[in-house]
Amino acid sequence: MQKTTTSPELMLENQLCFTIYACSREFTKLYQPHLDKIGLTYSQYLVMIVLWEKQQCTVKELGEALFLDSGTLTPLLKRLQAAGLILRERSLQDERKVLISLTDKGWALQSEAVCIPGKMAEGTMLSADEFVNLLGQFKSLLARVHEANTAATK
Amino acid sequence: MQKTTTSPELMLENQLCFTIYACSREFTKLYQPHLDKIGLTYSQYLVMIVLWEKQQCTVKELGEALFLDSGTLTPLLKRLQAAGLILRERSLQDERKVLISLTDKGWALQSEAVCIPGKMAEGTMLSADEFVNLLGQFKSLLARVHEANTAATK
DNA sequence: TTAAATTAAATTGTGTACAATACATTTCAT
DNA sequence: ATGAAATGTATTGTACACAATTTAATTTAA
Repeated sequence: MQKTTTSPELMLENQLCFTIYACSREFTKLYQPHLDKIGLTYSQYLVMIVLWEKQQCTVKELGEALFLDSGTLTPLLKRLQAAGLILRERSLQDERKVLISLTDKGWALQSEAVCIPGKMAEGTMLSADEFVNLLGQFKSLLARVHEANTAATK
Repeated sequence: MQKTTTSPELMLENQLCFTIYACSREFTKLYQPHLDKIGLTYSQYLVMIVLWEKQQCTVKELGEALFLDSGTLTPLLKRLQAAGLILRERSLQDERKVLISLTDKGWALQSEAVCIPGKMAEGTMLSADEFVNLLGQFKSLLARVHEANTAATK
């Protein structure tokens, strides 16, 4: 079949979503060597960040914080449990809920992780101003897209 | 173990990378219903976008355009081939290369895909200005992080 | 108050991602 | 011309990501 010029909206260089998607994977790659040292994947690191902050939460709360569902979290949490970093136990009040909490080993890992954000800032060479500015814009974009999704599901 | 206050850099709400990562997945979710209609996943849609634009390319060129490696692309391309959308054939000049090109069915799909970017703009309610502004910022951040990665691998 | 609806996790199945490795082909330095 | 290095894909193994379904527990409404 013959070639015709692609309409500009369909060109790769004009895809906002692709740029974000590629950006996300490149960022994960930048974390990799630092996370390897403490034995976590990027997704596992995010779960640990939530737990260091909240000490204990349910699978559902983790999913809401990270925008992940139980199909992703359950096996991930089982791996963190197998690594001895977290505990998984049914709530006594509501046995449908599974409470996730940190072991001593899980808490101890925080002191090894605390240097990672600094390493990332160094790697990307973003100033504090740029960082705050980008974070704000991306958060508001996230809120809009998340809103569009929840509106669509309704 | 006892709770101490998490240092601000380790808090989820201050993670630039997480915001981008969540944004990427929420965007993909917004595409999903539209891509379902034409039988593509988001990654497959990106490959088709490159092919509609370049008509033919090697697996390596696809990987460079999309920041993906052969371990991801090979099975994905086999599924597109099984769906009758693309051809995969060894180059005669250099038999290490696999040339990817579109079938008539693959070309025909472009006319069904052309409306998708408009649907996304509608869903997110981004103005043209906001879109261009965000695209530019993400592209420049992508370039910086990619640069940081290639510098690190060197 | 108990049957129906809702909720919370887990499971299953498909499709990425990517590191590491393997393999075949090509290129290059001697 | 030839053995070593480089190149381009494919394969393997681990870990997400998410839709769809299942199971069990809780809430509700008639």
